[in-house]
Parts: sequence; C-alpha cells; structure tokens
Amino acid sequence: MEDFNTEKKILEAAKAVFIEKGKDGTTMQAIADKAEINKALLHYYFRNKDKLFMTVLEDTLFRFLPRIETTFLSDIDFFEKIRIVVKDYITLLSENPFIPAFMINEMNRNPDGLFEQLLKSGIRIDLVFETIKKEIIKNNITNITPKHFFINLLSLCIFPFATRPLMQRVLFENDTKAYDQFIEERKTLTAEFIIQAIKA
Amino acid sequence: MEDFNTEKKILEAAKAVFIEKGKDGTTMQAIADKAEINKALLHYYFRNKDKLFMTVLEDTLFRFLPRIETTFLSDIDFFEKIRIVVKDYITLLSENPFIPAFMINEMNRNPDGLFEQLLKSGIRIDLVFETIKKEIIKNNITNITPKHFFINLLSLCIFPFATRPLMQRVLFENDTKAYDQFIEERKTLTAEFIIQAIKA
DNA sequence: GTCTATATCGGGATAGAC
DNA sequence: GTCTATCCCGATATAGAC
Repeated sequence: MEDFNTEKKILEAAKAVFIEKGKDGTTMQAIADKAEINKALLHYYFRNKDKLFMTVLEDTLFRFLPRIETTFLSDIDFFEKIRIVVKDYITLLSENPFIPAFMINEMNRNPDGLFEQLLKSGIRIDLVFETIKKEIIKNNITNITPKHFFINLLSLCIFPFATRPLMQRVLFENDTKAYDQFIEERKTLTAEFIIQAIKA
Repeated sequence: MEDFNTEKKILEAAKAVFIEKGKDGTTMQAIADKAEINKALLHYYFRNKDKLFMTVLEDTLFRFLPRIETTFLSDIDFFEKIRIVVKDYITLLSENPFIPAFMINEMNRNPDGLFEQLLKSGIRIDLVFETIKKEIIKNNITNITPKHFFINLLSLCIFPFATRPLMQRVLFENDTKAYDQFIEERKTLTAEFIIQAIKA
C-alpha cells in the first residue's frame, strides 16, 4: 500500500471515528483499527492527534458552508432561495448526521480553532445579510434582523440532527425509520415555516 | 466540615466543572480543587466519576423540562402560552448558558442514560401535543404536526446557546455584551416568529 | 470524615528493526 | 513506509494513617 492510499484511508477512518465519538472520546488505537493499520503509522503521517484532527476538520467539514452563500447570492426569488437552502442543507446533513453534534461539541471545547478554520473557508456572511436587507426594503418580508433570520434558519435545520439520539427516543420510541421520515418532511416543511414567519 | 455540607459543596463544584468542560474534559482533580477538598474524598462520597456525574445530572438538569409542560397545560390563550414558554425558557437558559452544549454532548455520548433520567422526570410531552392538536381543530393555527412544532420551538430557543462560542465570534466579533443583547431580543422575537409561522 | 501516598491503567507518542 | 515494543504521563481509583 503506497503513501497516498494509506493517508486517505487514515483520514476516512479518522473522520468516521471523530464524528462518532467526538475528539476526546476517540483513541488513536480506534482510528488505527478502523484504517486497518498500525497505531505508529498514524504518528508517521500526522505527527499527533491534534494535527490529525485539524486535518480532518479542514478536509471535510467546511465544505458545508459555502453552499448557503452561493444560493443566497444567486438571482432567484427570495422565498425560493429559502426552499433551496433548507432542502440542500438538510439533505447534506442527512448524509453526515453526526456533524452537528460534533461541531457543537468542538466549538464549545475549542472555539478559536474552529473559528480560524471558518475564516480560512472565506465565507462572507455579510453578503448573505445584504440580500436579506434588500428583501426588507422591497417589502417582501417583515423587518427581521438578518442575524436573527440567519440563526433561526440554522437552528431549524441543524438542531434536529444535533439532538437526534434523544429526540428519536422521546418522539418516536427510538424508531430510526420514523425519524428519517420526520427529517424528510422537514426538507419542505421547514422552509414553509420560515416563509410564513417572515412574509410581509 | 461535616457530611452534608461537603457533599453539597462537591455537587456544586462538580456541576460547575462538568458544565464548563464536559464530562470527558473534567478531571476529578479539577472538581476537588473547586470544592477545596481532596481528590480521595470525591471517591469517598461518590464511588467513581460516573456515579458523581449521574448524580449531578439528576440533581440539576431535569428541573428544566417540567416548566414547558406546566405552561402548555394551563388555561390561557395559546399564542400567549408560546410567548410565556419562549421567554421563560430563554431566561432559564441565560442563567445556565452551558447546559445546551453539555446536554447535546451527553445525549450523543450516552443517549440511554439521559433518556432514563428524562423518564424519571415524569414529563408528559404527549399532553403538550394534545393541546396543540386542539388548536388545530379550533382552526386557530395551521395544520402543523405537533412534533414539528415542538422541535421548532426547542430549536429556536436552544440552538443559539449551544452554538454561542462560534456564533458570538462570527456574528458579533466576539462581543459578549452584544450577544447578550441578541439573546435578550430573542425572548420576544422568537415567540412572534413562531406565532407568525403557525397562525391560521 | 479527611488526608497523603501509591497502585493501576489507558492512551499518546517514540525508538528502532525491517 | 510499516511494523513491534516500549516509554511516559495523566487520570481514576484505592490503601491506610490520622
């Protein structure tokens, strides 16, 4: 097994374990096992656990955010943007359901590291806010503060994933299929909820 | 220092550290330091870290939930209920801002333990759902699934606290006062957002 | 009930052979 | 580049004196 493939295998294994167990809960041994290699090899490729963790973060997590920006800056009806963003975002999360809890955990453990990564991603939330302000001026939506709008949107999309382990038990007697269905419904319902809330 | 006071001091110290650092990030030493006692004494009162942790959980966290139930089962206007619950809940969270991240972390680490605690608290969400259904029948609100309504409400209240460390940086250049103000606004704005979204 | 000292263990990291 | 063996440290937990 040559260099490139091993590194990739490690990163994939590390991502899987980190997301499932959190940074603290993850052991190098567990990653090595999953990657079917030796523990020492991890240190050969990535000097220590911190560096490995940061690499995983850069490599995978921040592919999420640019999508919001792109959609909001595009030239379509504002309510349609909301429908697209919500659906897009929930779909993406469905494929990576453990990321929200992981990110929340991480941002409370080490906010600076995460923030730094975020800056690197070059996202411009201010531009998104501008598009919202324009809609207010055009009288298409109520006079909502862009920051509140933004946080409300994220809350409604992300929270059900972050709290899934408990919510699935509380609301659906731990029925996985039922919760999947619930999430599926939210792909459209959430957008309509938001639109109702803000339309003028 | 006799028995009772030491135990109490330990529980308070443990709560503070657990909430700030999470379960994994907390060391017995840190708790001992905060309680101004010796490490060994922790094991004398609570056999091990797990038992101490569980005790803290039982003792403090689940005082939160019954408040939602009480308000929703009371006999006032439904929209007014929403205003009260939102304000009440966000206020409560303002006084315990680390709890959401802590709970999310914990529910992803060990959902069964948390769920068990929740059952012990005896909360009856189904009763809350009943009140929502009645409002739909009375045509006061749109035909929203109670579960979606419930999760939307929780999302909008809790998420800004769970993600505060990052959001404060991203939205307010890490200005604590500004974020406090933002939260303060949400005590009323969030309820109106929800009411707009669901009113018939 | 509270302390000091210590046993024990798990996990990150390194040395060194191949 | 990959392995085995080992070091080392931090953290839980216990023993035992007072």
